[in-house]
Amino acid sequence: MRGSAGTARSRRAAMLAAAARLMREKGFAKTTIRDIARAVGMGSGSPFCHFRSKEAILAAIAETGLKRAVERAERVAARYAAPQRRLLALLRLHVDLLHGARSDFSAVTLHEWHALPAAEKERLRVLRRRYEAIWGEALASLLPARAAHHDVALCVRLLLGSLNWSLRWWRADGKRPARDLARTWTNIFAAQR
Amino acid sequence: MRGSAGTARSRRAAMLAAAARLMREKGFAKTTIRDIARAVGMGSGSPFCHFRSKEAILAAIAETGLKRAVERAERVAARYAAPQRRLLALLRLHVDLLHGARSDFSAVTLHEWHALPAAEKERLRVLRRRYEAIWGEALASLLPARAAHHDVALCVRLLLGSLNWSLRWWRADGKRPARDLARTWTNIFAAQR
DNA sequence: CCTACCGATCGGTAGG
DNA sequence: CCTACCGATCGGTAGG
Repeated sequence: MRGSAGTARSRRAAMLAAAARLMREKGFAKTTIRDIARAVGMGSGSPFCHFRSKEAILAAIAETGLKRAVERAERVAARYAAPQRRLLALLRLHVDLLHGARSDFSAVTLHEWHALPAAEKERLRVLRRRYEAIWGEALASLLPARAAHHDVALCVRLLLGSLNWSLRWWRADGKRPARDLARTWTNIFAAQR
Repeated sequence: MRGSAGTARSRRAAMLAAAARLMREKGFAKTTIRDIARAVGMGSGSPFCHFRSKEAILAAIAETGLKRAVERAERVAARYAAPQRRLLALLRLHVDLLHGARSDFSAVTLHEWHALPAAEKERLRVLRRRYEAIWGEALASLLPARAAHHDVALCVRLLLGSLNWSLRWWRADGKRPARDLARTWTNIFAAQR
């Protein structure tokens, strides 16, 4: 993994993967260009051959993370028609995006969103809205029966937020599978019937 | 507000208030000692007359924020005996701690917890646990009827997390009172009966 | 893609 | 509590 091994595209992908892992661990601010360069065996200035700036690396991570999330959510929505089943599948998907096998991109996207330049946030907002809209449709058909005529978008944000915040305290120590997060919500929702 | 006006204690308090406001806006990492000094009309090195380090300032904010939160939560628990009422009051309290009139200390405590030195986290953990325990007691009497035998501590963290994450997206633009956050939860819980 | 370097910033210190 | 300063770090650039 030394020097200029691989194509430009594969080098770029390796940098993004390393950056996502580092930013997830230490946060965007405390991850340095030198950290990322070292992780892929580059000199300290070489990352700028692939990206204009440190923020551009984060933006690339966010774009990839969001596209994957939307794609998977759409697949879930297409597969499960029953509201209860669809919501459960979305819950599991979101937990997987946060804590699953290759969750670095989506975790960084959520956790470091504030560090994106305003122009990037604006550009990516359509993907965010799409993801939340899928959740809104799933929740809308369930909510009227319980919390009547209440803002669905607000409920979506509260629900997603409860999972997102787990990035702060969840320990993947193996003692407890992350899936318990989705199951707890499922039980709460199921108990309402 | 220039020079050495006021007692040492009041100067310290002014520094903490300014630091909490700045750290809430820009985060711990992007708030500099010089920012804080300027906000209270000091020279760039003078904050170290009152605090050993930048991290010590955050620790002082967190301690104050946590003590206030625990105190208020205990008062709520003592006042409301009925589970439903108690939970509603706790929800309103937490929303107030996040978005209310003097919420800088508690918001920074929650948002920048990860930036605390490990020793400070350990020292303050007892206060955190106390706050969560109050929530646990309030939820425990409500949960068995709906999501039977499920980890109460996990539910507490999900519930608090849903509100905590609102630090990321809530806009105090006046169009919508923060109290809606508590009310939405109340409606969801109320609709379960 | 590397090496060497620049300019700026920052936490913290010293000496008064 | 101020002024002046240190040492380290960091994003980014130049020249090859």
